[in-house]
Amino acid sequence: MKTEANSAPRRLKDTLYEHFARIGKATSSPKRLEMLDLLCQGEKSVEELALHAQIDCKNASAHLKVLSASRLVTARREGKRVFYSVADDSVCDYWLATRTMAEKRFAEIDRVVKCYFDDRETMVAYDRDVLLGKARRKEIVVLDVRPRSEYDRAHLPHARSVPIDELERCIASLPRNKQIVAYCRGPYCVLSHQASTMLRERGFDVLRLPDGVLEWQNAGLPLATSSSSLSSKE
Amino acid sequence: MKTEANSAPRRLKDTLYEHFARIGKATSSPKRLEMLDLLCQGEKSVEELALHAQIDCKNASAHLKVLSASRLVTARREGKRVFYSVADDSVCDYWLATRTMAEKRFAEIDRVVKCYFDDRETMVAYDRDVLLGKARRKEIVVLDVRPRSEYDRAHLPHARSVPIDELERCIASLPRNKQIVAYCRGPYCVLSHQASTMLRERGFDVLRLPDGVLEWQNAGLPLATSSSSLSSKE
DNA sequence: CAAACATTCTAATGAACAATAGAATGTTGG
DNA sequence: CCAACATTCTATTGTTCATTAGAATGTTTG
Repeated sequence: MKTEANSAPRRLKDTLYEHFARIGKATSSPKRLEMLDLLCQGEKSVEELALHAQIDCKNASAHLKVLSASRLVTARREGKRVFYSVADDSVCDYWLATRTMAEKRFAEIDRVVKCYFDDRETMVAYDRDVLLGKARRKEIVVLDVRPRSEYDRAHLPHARSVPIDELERCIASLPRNKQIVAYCRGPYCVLSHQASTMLRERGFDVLRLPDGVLEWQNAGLPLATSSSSLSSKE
Repeated sequence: MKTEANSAPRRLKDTLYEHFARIGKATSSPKRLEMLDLLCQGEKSVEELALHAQIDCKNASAHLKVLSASRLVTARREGKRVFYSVADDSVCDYWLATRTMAEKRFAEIDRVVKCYFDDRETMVAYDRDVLLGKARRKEIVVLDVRPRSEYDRAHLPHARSVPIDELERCIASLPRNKQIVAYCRGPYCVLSHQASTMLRERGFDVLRLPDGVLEWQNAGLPLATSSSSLSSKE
């Protein structure tokens, strides 16, 4: 049933590829990937993850156990809840690499995304460093519409945190004489799209940035955290 | 049975993560990874792949069909045989990224490899660019002990092709007054280790380089192909 | 066109896995 | 210590997947 030719190099290879395959097994379920993607934005409880992925807690817990067994995530208990987070930055790099390759290899991903969002004309058209300059000179307002905890962990330089469900309330405080650029978790996240649509209806000059912090960082640009509003790098 | 909350964003996410999970599914089998790894060195027939992975052709063919359905590899027919190759360089990048993360996250990979090879004192200790300099000035002889076809596709600059099964025959042509550096497919390939052991027994001054062409290229260093013995870059 | 060969397709079996529900664990607050 | 809660563990069921063997396809050679 197993390999009969049990030479030493064969045993070595079998062991090694068995280990590598664990990564594949862990990332072979859509729901697990959805949770991993979310975890790349920051620590989350089982409950939050289950809610986002639209599965029940039991099921989410089981999936998280698989991710955890593959060393992709780690758990930390805080009172009643357990918080999961990515085991290390190399996991985010890996996830981004996977996504990038998948986008390149599967034309249908691009197609389905383009078809869903369909807002090429209201997307940021200039380069990331141009955007960074505009933001630094306060010519535009960069809006992070993710939950505050994700903003706190890492956000684009000079970005202001306005979680999507506070947007309605904060709308009066947004400038009407400046361009607004909204971003969220990345090219597949719907939050910035929702924000952009809503603000446009109210007459704001608003563009959507398809980047998230992962994409931004991957482009070699600096991030900021809540403690220091601007990263020391760059 | 499927997701009841069939909102549009949910459908989008389901579609996207379903696609990403295809990559995971394809890379969840050790044998498939072994073949993919080999394909990163160059085009191979089903037969060759089956031989290397020590499975029968039927099984190999089935696995290759899975890799092919996930767009990781492509097939080309030439006469009786079908040759598979990686679909594009991003697949090699992806594979290297996966391997790198797995090495970082699984201490046991390192352990099992160290235990198997156990030749730290006879491994190249200087940097890659130092090696490149020594090779260029002909102070050392760099030996590519992989099959000739893999050498032809890409090899380290100034490397000489001496496939492992021709080594015995070529041994007289190797210099005894220079250091020899042998490399093969990468840190887990046994070929360079075999070559190094064999040459040391014959009294040669030989070191093993754990790099393969993937690792070398990933370090930002140039490669050569058979047509031009030295890459145009750098 | 027939024989030889490499590969793929089809079907069947057994193992691994996702989803689900119920029981158990561990933590907080009274 | 008990009640409420989040999470995990256990057991069950249906599905998917790897492997195997036999039939079929496609290609070359005589």
